[in-house]
Amino acid sequence: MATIYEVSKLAGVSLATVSRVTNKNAKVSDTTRKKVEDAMVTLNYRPNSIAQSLASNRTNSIGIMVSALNGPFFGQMMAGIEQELRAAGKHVIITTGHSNENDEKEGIDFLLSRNCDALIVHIEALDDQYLQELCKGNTPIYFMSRTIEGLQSNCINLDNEYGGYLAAKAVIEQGHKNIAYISGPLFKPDAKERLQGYKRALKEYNIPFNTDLYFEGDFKETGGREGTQLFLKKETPFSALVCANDEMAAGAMTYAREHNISLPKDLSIIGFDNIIFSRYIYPKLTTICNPVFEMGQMAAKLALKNVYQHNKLKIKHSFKPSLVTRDSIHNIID
Amino acid sequence: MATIYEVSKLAGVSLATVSRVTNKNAKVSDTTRKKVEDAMVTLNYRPNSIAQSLASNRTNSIGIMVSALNGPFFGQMMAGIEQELRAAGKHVIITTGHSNENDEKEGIDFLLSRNCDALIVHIEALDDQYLQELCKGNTPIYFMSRTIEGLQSNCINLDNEYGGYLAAKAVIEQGHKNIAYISGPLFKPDAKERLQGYKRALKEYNIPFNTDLYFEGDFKETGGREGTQLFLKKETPFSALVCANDEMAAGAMTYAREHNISLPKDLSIIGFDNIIFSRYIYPKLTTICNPVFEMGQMAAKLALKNVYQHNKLKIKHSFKPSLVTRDSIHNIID
DNA sequence: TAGTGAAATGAAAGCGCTTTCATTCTTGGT
DNA sequence: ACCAAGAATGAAAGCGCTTTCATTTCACTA
Repeated sequence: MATIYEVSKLAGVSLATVSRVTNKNAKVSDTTRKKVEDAMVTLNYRPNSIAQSLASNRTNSIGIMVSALNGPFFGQMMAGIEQELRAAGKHVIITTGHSNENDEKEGIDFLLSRNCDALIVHIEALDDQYLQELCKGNTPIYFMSRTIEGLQSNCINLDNEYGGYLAAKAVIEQGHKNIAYISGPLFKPDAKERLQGYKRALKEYNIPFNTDLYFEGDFKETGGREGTQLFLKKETPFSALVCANDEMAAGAMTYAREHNISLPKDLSIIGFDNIIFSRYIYPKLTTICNPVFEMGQMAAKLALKNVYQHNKLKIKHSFKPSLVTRDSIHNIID
Repeated sequence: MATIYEVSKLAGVSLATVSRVTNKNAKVSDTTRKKVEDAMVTLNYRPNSIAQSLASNRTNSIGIMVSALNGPFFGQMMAGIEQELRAAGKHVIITTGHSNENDEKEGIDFLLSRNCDALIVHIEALDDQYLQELCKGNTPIYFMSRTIEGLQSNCINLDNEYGGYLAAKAVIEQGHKNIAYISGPLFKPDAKERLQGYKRALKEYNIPFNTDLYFEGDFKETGGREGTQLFLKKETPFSALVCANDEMAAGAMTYAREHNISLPKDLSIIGFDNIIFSRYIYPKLTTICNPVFEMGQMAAKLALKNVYQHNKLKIKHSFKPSLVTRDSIHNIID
């Protein structure tokens, strides 16, 4: 691999000049620029980015942490982030946090140890205090789907409360009054907020919140199955089920169908997130759109703006969910 | 951030000694090791990995390229790769190739420009010749789901032909004779091989391959829909549909159901890949298991073994698919 | 044609580490 | 108590680049 030194020798100029032409950040006369570029071509020169990083104290890479790499939700998020960063020539380094404190801590350390210029993370287990402490370090950290006291400008999030509200409203307005709810793990802010919104809608329509029809699931298929099983065992009747995400809704549907409940006639189900697969499920799942791809893009833009001075970028910190009506809610008004 | 120099001063030893204790690759007496470790702790020293990379000519990072980050298939693959590499302390840099030549080329260049120690890629568009050329470079490149002439030892792949064979056999053995097939894009080796296996099974059972019941899809939901639509328009009757992946199977199911075809009674469908969602689909999809997570792990191991001398690792280059029986195939042997 | 300020270029000091090679310390055998 | 051989340590030269600051060149003006 040719080095900058060889280029400078061949072009008959100094290292500094070669560096100037590769970085386009200082004036170089047209004639010398030409000489240098020619030398680069004949030597097939590629700057060594590691050396550049060391000298300039900038790695042009951004670390990403998500809970898991499989799973449709994070896939969309990463896709949004990657698309934007790649277009800006920034490398993306990934790590997983597995929704637990220890892995999240280690994952962040791991990214930091690689001298990322910034981090974009989806943290589920670590608490605000730890994150606030973390942000006192030199590497800027941006948070997906989270609001942290005092760090709002580093956060990109969905209005989950409103989403929960929308979901509840969607079933209520189809005439449902006996509604079950399967939540995500309440230590996750997303889950907590969705539940709050759900409760707000109930209150607004004067429907009591029935703890018999509440279950805290795991945001996975299993949670949907378990919750449905539990509800079915109890005698409390219910005609609708609000699930805090689509995967649990899918699990609930599968379980219900296995127990001869006809969908959506006997049980209306609504999900949350609008993951790709929600429209393949039968009946096609009515759900709340979580624009996670766009949020990923936005987080990337936030980083680009703050870290690399892409000043023209407009940042939006909060996204609104919306209802996606499909076939899984049955209208029971008279 | 403390540097190695400060540590060496505080510990009263030379830079070289500090380096030795961080790298554990040369003898250091217990007493000096202790001194150095203490100094590291009091200074909260973390080696600068960029400087390490420059000096040692090793970045401890591996570049990954997949076609897309969303999508269940690649999610599993990345998860397998990441898990293994992370455990070995290697960073994972990701890029997408979008199944087209240009993006794939640029993606690889992008990874190479970051001085990755190795690449693990899932290439769909670039041809063997280009890849052979690429492998003459200094960075080892490993290929997922692909066999390249002369580079077999760099490839980890699934026996797709056998998978296609299995899929066909699964429907044939339930009594189906009129079978439709929706393929993936034939420029993708996976798609081509699956089709070959399918044809082999037909021949084995003396069932003619009917081009009226063949469609080349896009490996996405759309392809499944379009293929089904096409078949339904023609008069050729068929009782079973083999899809070259699960997403197309899901699309086919959705379309069929929209047109009042009762599943699986009127139409048996089998998919391929066994993506997470295949069991949520209704009827639960019978499919061919593609152990892509394990293959991802294996690709990572291959890299670890060859690049970082993890010599104990056992490498398996070819994986066998297997049938996952669920509910989407109807037995019509009276 | 000399003088001026701005533009272009070069010299050299790092960036924080690894690694080779030379030097100094330890041992243990006698 | 002495020496050789091996173990532990240190000095210093890079790794390939950026960037500051000094110097040279240039285009004008007077």
